[in-house]
Amino acid sequence: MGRAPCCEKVGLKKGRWTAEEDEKLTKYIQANGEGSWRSLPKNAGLLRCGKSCRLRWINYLAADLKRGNISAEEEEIIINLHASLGNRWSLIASHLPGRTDNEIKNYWNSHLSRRIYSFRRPVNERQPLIIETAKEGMLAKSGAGRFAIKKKLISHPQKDAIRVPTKRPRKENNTGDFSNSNVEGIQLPQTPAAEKNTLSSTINDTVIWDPCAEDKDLMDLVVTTPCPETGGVMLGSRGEKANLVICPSEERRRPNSLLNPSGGEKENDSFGQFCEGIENEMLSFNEVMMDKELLDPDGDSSLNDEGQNGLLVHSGERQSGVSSPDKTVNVFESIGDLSSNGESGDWHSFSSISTSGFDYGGVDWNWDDVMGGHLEIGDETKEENMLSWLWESEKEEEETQRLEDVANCDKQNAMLWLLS
DNA sequence: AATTGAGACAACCGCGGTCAC
DNA sequence: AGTGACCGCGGTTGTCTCAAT
Repeated sequence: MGRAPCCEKVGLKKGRWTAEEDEKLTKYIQANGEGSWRSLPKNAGLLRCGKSCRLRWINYLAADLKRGNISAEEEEIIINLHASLGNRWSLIASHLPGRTDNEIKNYWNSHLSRRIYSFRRPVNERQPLIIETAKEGMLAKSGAGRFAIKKKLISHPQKDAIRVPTKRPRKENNTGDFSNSNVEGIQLPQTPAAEKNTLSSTINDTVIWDPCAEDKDLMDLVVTTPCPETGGVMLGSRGEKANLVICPSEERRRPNSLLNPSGGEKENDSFGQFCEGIENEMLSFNEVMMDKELLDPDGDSSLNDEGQNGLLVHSGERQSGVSSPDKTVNVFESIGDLSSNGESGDWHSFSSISTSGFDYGGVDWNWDDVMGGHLEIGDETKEENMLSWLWESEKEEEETQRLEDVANCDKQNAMLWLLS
């Protein structure tokens, strides 16, 4: 014979607690102390489950809870502890007096995870770059993410139901000042309209737009101009700057291709190929644009799709890389996070790829996302299969080894950055 | 003025270990 | 010793809010 159940579970109220319920619970606990959660609701005159009462008390009504926003110091503690402890919220909370595990968990999920997500997501969780890119673009596109002035309602009597503004910088003057941003080489659209256009093209161009298509109207979207500040690329006739990725024409024709994300077999993993290509075929934008093989003789921005092996990633500083004479210059935009606060990661932006040929610049990116999810480093058979369409030269093996070394190095860098 | 959609967070759900009966 | 509720925890969901459209 065990204990009696904590409550009857029928006819009990669920959902948000009212001020009256809070008062009843508080008064009861002040008079009788904590514990006896099973009998508490009945004795306190509450139509709540004992478990619910306990949660409400622990998380919101207990007297020793700290109020207000998480401070920078607390945030740093959370980040550091999470790096070593993982999602053990109660353990993390024990290092932050007055903070509850639930509060820290919520804060992590809503504030910190996105910022650090790019460094931490396990390899086997990644989605194709193309999908993630689209998602990131959508995130930046609308809703409160649009530089909203967030007002947090703290629904708690002891918090006096204060509204704490967590104001985000409004994008009034997007002149490319990234002094407080860890996103390098990405500039914000000048106007909301430009932003809309930029972000629309992020989705449309990245996911759907086939740069190899015959539709020359679409090509107009990729009027490129060097960015005076960074040497990067201004994308679009609207002057939006973004990162630019130029892919092999072969890529789009492949099932499950980067430019054809909906089809194909998983084994035919274009992302790994794509990443390999990045590593091996980096070009500066200028290199591409100045390459007459890549451009129409009249200087039109329309791009030649006749080549075979070209693959380019560019933004920000001029990248060192190997220039191949027979580059295909298919383009899709990988526009990064366009929010102005610099909080959100921009891992999919290759402006930040830290390889031997890239300037790291402290930008938020994820090597696992770039390399791990689809290119399982160390899986030589898979790598060979993936690389076969790109290169069948003897360079392949040593390049793979170099990639592996770089990946390991950058993972360490990422962890050091997190812990710093 | 109405709608949309995302951030923020309160609250619920379910699991596993512990402990009262 | 067995049973089953209690407790604590982490994951998930639902609701609210508000800027942008």
